[in-house]
Amino acid sequence: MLSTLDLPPPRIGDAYNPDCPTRHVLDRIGDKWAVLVMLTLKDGPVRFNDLRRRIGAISQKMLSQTLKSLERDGLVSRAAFPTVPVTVEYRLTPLAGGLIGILDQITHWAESHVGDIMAARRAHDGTDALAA
Amino acid sequence: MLSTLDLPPPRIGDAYNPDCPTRHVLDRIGDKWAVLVMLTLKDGPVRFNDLRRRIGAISQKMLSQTLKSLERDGLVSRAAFPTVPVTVEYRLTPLAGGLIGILDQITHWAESHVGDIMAARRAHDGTDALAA
DNA sequence: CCGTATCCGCATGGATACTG
DNA sequence: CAGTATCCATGCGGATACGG
Repeated sequence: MLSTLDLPPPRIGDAYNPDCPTRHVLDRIGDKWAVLVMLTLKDGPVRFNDLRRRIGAISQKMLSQTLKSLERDGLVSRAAFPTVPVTVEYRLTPLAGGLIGILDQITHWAESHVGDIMAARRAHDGTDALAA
Repeated sequence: MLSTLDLPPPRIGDAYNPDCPTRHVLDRIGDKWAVLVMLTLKDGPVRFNDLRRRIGAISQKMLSQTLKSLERDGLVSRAAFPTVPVTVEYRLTPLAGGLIGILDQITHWAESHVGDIMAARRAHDGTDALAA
């Protein structure tokens, strides 16, 4: 069965393959909260509830979850101080530096080209409106 | 209500804000299928069903949907030829070039640092195992 | 203050069937 | 060949409540 398309694995260098190195990084960058958290930590360590307030629209659950996965990937480190009540600081690891660099480039590209995208969108939607 | 945290909009420069230019670009890059489609179109125009076969794991629905949104954003262009049956070619626009550049950088960074991430992950999981 | 556990609505996306 | 339309499972993520 499927004789016409038994291509072994996907073809292109980066085609869908859960094990592709790029996939993992792409998934991190694609993670809305992970990006926001990393950008918020960019200028230094921040405590849990500060993080929450600064990001604003994030739920406790998502923040906790995001921090744990970032910590697991060695992108964020956690430091707890036995004050009372307990104080916990999160900060970026050196490894995260490269990601921040990429995020900065995305931001830069976005700021200079989002106008084009919006224009294309308006043009497209306008065409649609006429067609309809 | 919510008197303690009626911060107007989110604070930090890039905190969650659906209108932030970077947000749109990040969402595109975060879109698994959009990335795969763009990478598959990187070397030249490809027809609908070829695209489907090359990517392999994508459904018709997702491919169609992804192509439409990429077209809307001016990142992909569509050309139909009145052959019978009809032939349709998709190709990247010049605007997409910048995104491809960024994707290449992500790939490059990923290939040189994913080892670190995986190591951190193993270390972390190992620690967990001991703790458990 | 710093989380974890639970419930649950809702959007994402696959499978399938049908049209030009 | 190139799509569109429909149905439906599942998983993401918010709200809430509770524990360390």
